[in-house]
Amino acid sequence: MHLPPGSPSRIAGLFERLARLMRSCGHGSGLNPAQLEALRYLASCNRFSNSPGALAEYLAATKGTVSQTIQALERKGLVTKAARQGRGRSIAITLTEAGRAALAGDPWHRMSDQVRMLDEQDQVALDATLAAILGGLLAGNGLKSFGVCRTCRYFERGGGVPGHPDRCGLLKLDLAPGDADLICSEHRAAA
Amino acid sequence: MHLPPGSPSRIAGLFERLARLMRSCGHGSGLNPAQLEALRYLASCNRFSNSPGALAEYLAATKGTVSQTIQALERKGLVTKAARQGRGRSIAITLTEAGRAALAGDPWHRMSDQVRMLDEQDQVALDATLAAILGGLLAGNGLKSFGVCRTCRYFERGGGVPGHPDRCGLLKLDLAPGDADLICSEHRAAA
DNA sequence: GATGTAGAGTATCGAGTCGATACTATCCGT
DNA sequence: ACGGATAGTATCGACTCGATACTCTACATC
Repeated sequence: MHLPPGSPSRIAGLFERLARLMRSCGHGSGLNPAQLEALRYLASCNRFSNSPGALAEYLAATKGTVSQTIQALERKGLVTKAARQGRGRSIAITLTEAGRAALAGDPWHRMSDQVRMLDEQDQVALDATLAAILGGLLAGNGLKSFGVCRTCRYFERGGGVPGHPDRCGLLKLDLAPGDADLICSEHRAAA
Repeated sequence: MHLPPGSPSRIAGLFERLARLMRSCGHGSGLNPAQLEALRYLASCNRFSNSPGALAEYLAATKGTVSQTIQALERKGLVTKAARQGRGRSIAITLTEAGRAALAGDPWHRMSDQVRMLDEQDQVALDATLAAILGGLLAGNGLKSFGVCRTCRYFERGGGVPGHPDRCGLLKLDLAPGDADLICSEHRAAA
């Protein structure tokens, strides 16, 4: 098994090792990787996407699995559930203060720190390359992109002044300031 | 939570999603991600590194966890264990034919395929960048590098002809052809 | 030779993941 | 009002995973 530098299988190997390492960091602090991943998503998604179903799709897991993970987080007092009135059985999950505090000690910060030590142009290149790979895999598996509103084909830019807010053309709803940079489960990449 | 392109936290997010996706691919085919990871390691490590202890270090897991994973693989007939004579309780784990066959359908091939679709220079850049990040994380956590023999400080290049094989300066042992491109648990990056 | 003692591996336990399946509740179109 | 689609839950079994306590071997020191 030869692995010359730059070969796809060598890169996949690096990737695997990195993923394994980050995953093993996830243990400790009372939380496990799956719970941290759920917490991270909930901290960065918009108010239309904080449902068990959306989380299940994001994590590429089943609804049942996610349901249990949420129950574990609820037991620990890190999230709360509330009915989303007028939307069937839909539920909105929100982080508690304790939940946000738990994310402050997120081991993924160490990953960000490593990225920060790269050259600026390497960071941009890495971003583009990872996005391309992820996009290809998502498309190949028929999964949603889960990008931020601002990059969505339904995003309608307002004037940024009161009376002309940004707007979601799919849900026909005005967006609050900051919403445009949150993850949305209905995201479709702009054409 | 703003995530401008190229920002470290955005890149960490991409990374997380990619890792999660590959992990969820791991299910199916009767094997789960942990078992696949063990199988991959065993397929690409040298004959001094196929022990439960080395695997535990590679996976950044405990010996107990790895012991169970190996038992599961043994039950499925994908690996066999054999005592390593003269080495205490040390054990050598080897893949069976069925084990190698199981790796043929490895979902990580889809990852390699995506990498293969990138520009050649992007592949080389990605390799270097990931290696830098991984190296930083490993060093920061006091973990071993698990590189291939050829890049080790103890590697002594032979003439490539019979009578002058490559050699490991740490174990004081001659290397068989091909050994130099296998992962070694004693690897130390060349200075 | 006896006696640590360090290293390698295993047994067992409890919390939790995870997919699969079957179930309930709510809405929407006809 | 009925049927279907959608959203979430309950339960089960296989497995991961860390923690802890244990066994077995080798090796150094007395």
